Amino acid sequence: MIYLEKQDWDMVLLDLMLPGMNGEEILSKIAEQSNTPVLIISAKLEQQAKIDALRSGADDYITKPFDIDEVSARIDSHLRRYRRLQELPMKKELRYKNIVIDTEAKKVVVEGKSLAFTAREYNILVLLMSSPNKIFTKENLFENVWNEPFYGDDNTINVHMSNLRSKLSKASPGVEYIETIWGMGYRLKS
Amino acid sequence: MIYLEKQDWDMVLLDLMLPGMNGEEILSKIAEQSNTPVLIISAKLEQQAKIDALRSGADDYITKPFDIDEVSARIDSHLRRYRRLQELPMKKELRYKNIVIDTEAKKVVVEGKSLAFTAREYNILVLLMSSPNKIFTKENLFENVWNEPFYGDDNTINVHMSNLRSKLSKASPGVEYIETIWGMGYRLKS
DNA sequence: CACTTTTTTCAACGATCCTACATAATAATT
DNA sequence: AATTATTATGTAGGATCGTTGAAAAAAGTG
Repeated sequence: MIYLEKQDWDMVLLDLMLPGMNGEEILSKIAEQSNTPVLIISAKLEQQAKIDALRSGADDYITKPFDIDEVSARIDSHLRRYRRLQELPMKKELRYKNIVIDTEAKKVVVEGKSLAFTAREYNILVLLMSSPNKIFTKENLFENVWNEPFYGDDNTINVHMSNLRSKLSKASPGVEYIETIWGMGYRLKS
Repeated sequence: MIYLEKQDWDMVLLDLMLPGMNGEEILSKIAEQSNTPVLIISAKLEQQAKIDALRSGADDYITKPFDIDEVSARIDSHLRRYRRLQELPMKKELRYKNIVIDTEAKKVVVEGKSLAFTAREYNILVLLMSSPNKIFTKENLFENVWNEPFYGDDNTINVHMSNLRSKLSKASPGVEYIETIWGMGYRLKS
């Protein structure tokens, strides 16, 4: 345990049959205190030992006698998984013309300028930009943005579209973003 | 593959011996295109098949006949690892404006002064500071801090936000830390 | 069990946003 | 050109959401 605490390890290979130590205790300490993946190597063949170890924090359990290539492949597999998740806390970004939306930050930038939209407006814009070629009917829009069934037309959507256009064209005059397809719906102008 | 692409799965259990499909191809497609953990279940006992699968993206390889408890424990182990890494790719020290959090000691220092927060307040603050640009919806907050599903709004979160702000501004008057994004959520003020 | 601390609930108020309505504009139809 | 159908826009309640203080409930402590 002294060694384990001294630095951050990428992975721990733990032999449960080490003399003079309780492997199970070590395992649960590591599992509690760190994120380090732990692979157990053990001569214990009993299923229950395996299951207990996996349940108390082990990432894998390999029984002796083991195939060195398999162990190596398993180590690499865990490292791969570990690194991949560490590194990619994805950012999703939508782009269309000079509009950029960072969907994590829910931030809309038009021509370099950050624009403020209401929640409804924002959701409509995201929906349109998620399928730039699709024509969204009012029903589509309503059911996606409002999450409610659509009972025919009031002109709520029209108003939101109007406001969206107005804000967008204030930020970037002369550019048309949203196209009206008469009798059908709306889509981004291509 | 049709089913796989339709939504984000927490995990895929893949039987390599499915009739009419090439399991190896499916595996590498998943591995390339997503972060989903893949556990292989297979009747192939040859070491080389195991090693190949692990090397081409599988997270585990379980051979038939298998012990259902072991499989279950392995599934949980991988899910645990996956979730844990998803949630805390955390630095030991979080900084934002004049706030410094030592996440090991769970100590918050604002403008040199050590501040006392309750557990809830602390967790909320850490979450916000872990992604300073992200807007956290109430659902986000609830599911991360409470670890419970979110059934619509009571105003518990509002109250905690209010208390957080109040404590912070007592320690450092005039600075605004937490921004309300109307109809969307909260985030740190940039 | 009594006491403290923390969390949640409640209520009142203010800020912001949504949508119904009226009216205008535009496109399709005759 | 006139008529009808559809969409656009300005405006004003009313609805929703957020804030805050206080009180109730729950959790933690000795």
